[in-house]
Formats: sequence, structure tokens, C-alpha cells
Amino acid sequence: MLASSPPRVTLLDIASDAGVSRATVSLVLRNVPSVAPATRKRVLQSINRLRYVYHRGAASLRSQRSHAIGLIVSDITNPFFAEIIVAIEDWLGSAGLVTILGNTSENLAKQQRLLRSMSEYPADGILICPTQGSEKTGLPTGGRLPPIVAFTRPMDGVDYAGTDNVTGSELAVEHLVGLGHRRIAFIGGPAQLTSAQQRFSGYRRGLEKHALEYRKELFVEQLPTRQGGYHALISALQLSPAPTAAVCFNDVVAFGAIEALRGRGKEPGRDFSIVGFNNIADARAGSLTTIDTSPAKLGETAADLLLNRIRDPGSPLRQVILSPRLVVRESTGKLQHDSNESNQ
Amino acid sequence: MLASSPPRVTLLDIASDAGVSRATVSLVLRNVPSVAPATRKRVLQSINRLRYVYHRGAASLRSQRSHAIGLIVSDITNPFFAEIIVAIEDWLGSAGLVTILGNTSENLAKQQRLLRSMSEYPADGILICPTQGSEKTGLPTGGRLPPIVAFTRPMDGVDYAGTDNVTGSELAVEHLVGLGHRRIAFIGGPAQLTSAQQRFSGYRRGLEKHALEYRKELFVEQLPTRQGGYHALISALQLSPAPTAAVCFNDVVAFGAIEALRGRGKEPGRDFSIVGFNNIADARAGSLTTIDTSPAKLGETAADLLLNRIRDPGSPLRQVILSPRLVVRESTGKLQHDSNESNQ
DNA sequence: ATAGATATCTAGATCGATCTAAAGGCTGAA
DNA sequence: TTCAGCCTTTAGATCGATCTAGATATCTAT
Repeated sequence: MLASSPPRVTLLDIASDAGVSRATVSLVLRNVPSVAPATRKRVLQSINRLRYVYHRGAASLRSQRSHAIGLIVSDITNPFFAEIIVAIEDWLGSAGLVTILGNTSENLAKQQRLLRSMSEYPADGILICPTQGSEKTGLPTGGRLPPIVAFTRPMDGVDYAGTDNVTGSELAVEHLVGLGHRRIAFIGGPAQLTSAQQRFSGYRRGLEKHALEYRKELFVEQLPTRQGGYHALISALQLSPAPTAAVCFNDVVAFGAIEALRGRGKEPGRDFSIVGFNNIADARAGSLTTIDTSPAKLGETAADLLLNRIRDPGSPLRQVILSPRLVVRESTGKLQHDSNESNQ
Repeated sequence: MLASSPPRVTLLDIASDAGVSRATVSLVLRNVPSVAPATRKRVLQSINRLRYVYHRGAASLRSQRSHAIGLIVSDITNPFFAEIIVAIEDWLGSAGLVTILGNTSENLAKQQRLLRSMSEYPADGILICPTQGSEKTGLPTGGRLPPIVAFTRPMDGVDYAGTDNVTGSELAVEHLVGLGHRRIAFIGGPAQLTSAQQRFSGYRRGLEKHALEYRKELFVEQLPTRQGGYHALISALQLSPAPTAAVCFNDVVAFGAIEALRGRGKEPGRDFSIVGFNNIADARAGSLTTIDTSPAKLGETAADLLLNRIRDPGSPLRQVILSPRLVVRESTGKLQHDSNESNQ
């Protein structure tokens, strides 16, 4: 048995209460300046008295602007994305836009479903971190889509906000080399991820720059999770000669690696050096040396790109690549005594 | 210069293309069975050919159902909430509902803004984890609100899905006592948070049950973050006699505490026992003994409560309290040698 | 006094779907 | 033949706002 709720208070109710027309009430609601102060006041009083609630849905139907932005990420539980989400939501919120969230769990079918659902909404635009492998296959060919901006991972044919990953891991390698490390591993990060490829190539470039030989066993591929980092470091330690430092695909992987180190009685920074990637909030608390990719800034940049694209759909494609920055904390340190040195 | 986009394909276009009326097309879209198979097929063909995109906004205006649910959390970057969000989003998504996300950062003003914005949308219902202190002051008195369900933290006058926190920390204490611990700290968790109060009272109840004296310095209040856990444990270790184990407000606090332990050369499970709360994904990877509050299940429960409330707004208030479960991993262990024992 | 400019307000169409109530066609029973 | 009953389809009103184009009143300058 559905309890019948009281009928909605509409513009018409306000209008007749305030003795003006619907149109005038609408002008007041939208803060259009052409309304006489006295009228505005009268209308606002009626709005308060009758407890009027604005109906965005009705407004958007007519104005063709929903003031909703779709946000599709591949994994909310990844703190890097969580920080981006917060930043985007704040940024858009202060621009009067609502964020509709979707999580793909790296599932392409789910991504297509979300794109569709948000287009139907219809969202005024969509921010997306494409699932692994959808960078090329990308957009569904179905119906028309609203303006789209990709972040963190590029996508064919749309604007993009990302990080200079190559430079990032190059910085990491240089830092480690400066501390005396020579055998440096690169761990975590599925090879099919563009960002992993870029970070890997920066890692290689860093090695080359210092005439260090790249050895393929030092690249330990794993899931970009805490668990992945854990297992990756354990494999790395079994190599002979073992590496003395590692550049991690991201901070979460780095924490997993630190977990593994400690499980074997090694102290990060002293017995083995670890560099993370992203500089999530926990990185500071965990004293992790890392490459700061300023997730919040990235989110805001992507949001700005989208707002511009919405404003001017015809403008040429844009890419904004943010520069990363090394943040030195306690998980890296001078190479002490390299037990493998004598073996070589 | 706004590039004028091609005009939208509407029901009317499909109707004239397929040689039927708008109403019939609508019936096809909504899978109403009364449409003749041949007609349905013809309409679907037109829909595909013209690349029609359904307009939910228009539909909801008329049907008075937006198929959107507002989800307000206090901190997305907290993995506990992130897991809940994913679960809710999945659950509602499979019921054909879209999730609109909002993050309050424990800010009451922002919570009010979000409640308002979602009411205006209008969302069909709202799931909320109230900010600290809004449990009583709660709902804005402004306009009408859609059905609301609170989770994790109760809120006056609305349905609630939560955890039996008292039993949870009681389980934790019993586990530690069983391992021989006598001086057990309770760390993290702001005292004004209902869940912290409940967990604290379960802690005390656990102590009483085993005739262990409660000493107030063993309750170390801190922010419920990794950093909070870190600092809390350091303070706890400075007590004399120092505790040998700690029940943490949540898993993140526990990780911070472990961080602190290791920074002082102590190994969790061997030199000091730590119990977390919630059993987030990282707890497994980090071998953390914890109280499993099944965040995903909690999210789904809350979502179900909301769906029922929407279906039947007049039904009596409901509360669902899930029972927690102890998960033993490696961060707890038998009390070895208690260096303080002799001092007493 | 009159035309023109300015400020303020409004009627009515409109956005794109759903809903209601009923129409048309067909079947089988009386 | 006629009519009730079923199946399928539809015209037109409707949801609650915005937009357009113009009306009305007030003021200024000549």
C-alpha cells in the first residue's frame, strides 16, 4: 500500500501565492537581475513559506543542460582514484554540477553500460579513466555521446589529462642511482596498461642515462595492488644477484612491497629502497619516498578540460600532461653494504 | 562559438520512421508485453537505424521516478567506505538505478548542500553515512526530502543499516585475552562518533567479562586514520606498564599502529598484538587480524532498505544490525614474555 | 504631448518522454 | 447478425520547469 505523498509544490503554486506569473518565479530562481527587488522579495518569501523544492529534472529538460557530469573510474578502492574523485566532485560541486559516479572494476562491458546510462541521463559530459585495453576500442558506436574527457589513461579521440609517467620513473631511478643503487627493479603494473608502459620506459631511460644495464628479470609484472606488490618483491628478492631497490608502479604496490620486506626482517630505506608513484595521502603517513603526480590537481585539470569542451564542443582536441615531482621520505636510503657485490 | 549539434532523435522520429505512434514506441522501450512482435521488431529496427538515445530525464519528469539514488559518504578515501560504495553502486546498478555520489569530508554544511542538491535532482532516495555529530541535528528542515536510509552511523528518524559494534570489539578483546594478553589498549576513533562509542563500550564489556581492570590511559583517542593509529600506538607504548595488545577503531588505524610498531623494531603478532576492525581488502593482504563487518553486505543491506522504503514510504522504521565476525590472521599472537610483568 | 528608451513582467509554446482513456480490429459465443 | 471480450494501438493531456517574443508601465527628451 503506497502512502500517497502530498502533491509537489511547483512554480505555479509559488506564482499564485506571490501574485506573479510562473515566468517571474523562474527568473527569481535563476537570479536573473531584471526582477524588481520588491517582487523578488515577495517571491522568495512564498518559496520559503511553501517549502518549495526546485526540480532540476524539469529544468534540464527544457534548458537542455542537466548540470550532471558522469565520472567513470576503474577502481574506487584504489586510493589514487579515490583522491581524484574527491577532487573532481569538489571542483564540479563548486561549479554547481552534480557528479554521477560509476565504477567499472576494469570491466569493459560495465564501462559500456555506464557510458550508455550516463548518456541517457543525459549527463552534460563524462570524465572517464578507461578500463585496461579500452583505450583504442574505446567508445561505443551506438548513439550520440556527450563530451568526454579521459584522465590518467588516454583514449582515442577525446581530450586527455594525464601525467608525464616517463619522466616520473626516470626521476625515481635517478634518485636511487644517486643513493648508490645499481640493481634496481621495476615492480607491479600490468604491461597492457599505457601508464605502466610509460613508467617502464622511463625506468629504462633512467637506467640508460647512467649506463646501467637493463635486465629483464628486474621487471616484475604484477597486479597493481598491495598484494601484487607483496608478491613482486618476494620474487625480486629471490633473484641472484638480488636488486637493492625498486621503483613501484604505484604507492599501493609500494606498500605491498614494504610489507614483504618487513616480513623478511628488512627495513625499507636501510636494507632496501622503495620508491612509490602518485603520492597518495597514505604515502606521507607511511614515510614513502614517491613520485608525486598530484591526483587532486589531475582531477581538477580533467574537470576543467571537460567544462571547456562542453562550452565549445568544436574546439581542437587537447591534452594536458602534468609534470611529476620526486618526494623523498624514509623508504629510500644510501646503499649500505651490497652483499651481492662480491659475487659478481 | 558553439558548434550546433545535430538535433536529438526523439520518440517522434522513431514513431514516424516505424509508422507507429509515439505511445507505441514508448511501450517498446519499456518492454511492455502488449506490443505485437512484428511491431516491436519494426520499432527496434528504427531505433537502431536512427541511433536513438533514450532520454531518462524526460521519462522521469512524467513518470515521477528518476531512477537515481543519492549516496552520501563522509570520506571516500577511507577504504571501508570505498568498498561500501562499490557494493552499493553494483547492487543498485543491477536494479537499473544510477548512483549519484557525494562526499562530505565530515563537513556538515557540505552534507546539507548535498542533501539539498540530491532532493532537487530529484533522487528517488538517499543513502547516507551521516557526518560526525549530525546524527541528531540531522535532516535539514527545508523542503521535502526523498526517502532516506542511514548506514554505518544511525540518524534520527530514518531507517538504518549498521554493525553490532559492541559485540565486535568484545570479540576482539576475548581473542586477545585468550592469547594471554592482559593489558589491552583501545586506540583511534573520535569519542563523538557513535560507532567509536559502541566499539569502546564493547571493549570495556570484554574486559569486565574477564575481570580485567579498565584503565583510562589505555583508551587513546585519535583521528581514525593511518596517521592517527601511528601516533596512538606511540603514545600507548610510552605508558608504564605498556599494553601488549591493542584493539583498533578500524583497519586503517591498525595499519598505522603496525607502522609505528615496526618503526620501533617490533613485529606485530610476535611483540605486540593488533586487532583491526572492518576487514577491508588490504587487511587480508596485510595479514591483519580483524573484526569482519562485511562492508559490501552492509552496503547491499542499506540499499535494500532504501528500495523497500521507496516502495512503501509509510512502513514503520527499520533497523538492520549485522553481526561481526572475528578473522584471525598474523597480527595477533600469544603473549610471549611480558617485560613489565615483574614491575607490577 | 508624444515618441522612444528602459525596466519589469507574462502568455503560451516547448523540452521528450509517460499516462489515461478509449478506439479499432478481430474472435468466438449467443 | 450482433455483441462481449481480447489484443493492439493511439490521441492528447501531462510532468515542471525554461524560453521567446511581446506586453505593460514608467521615465526621458524633445
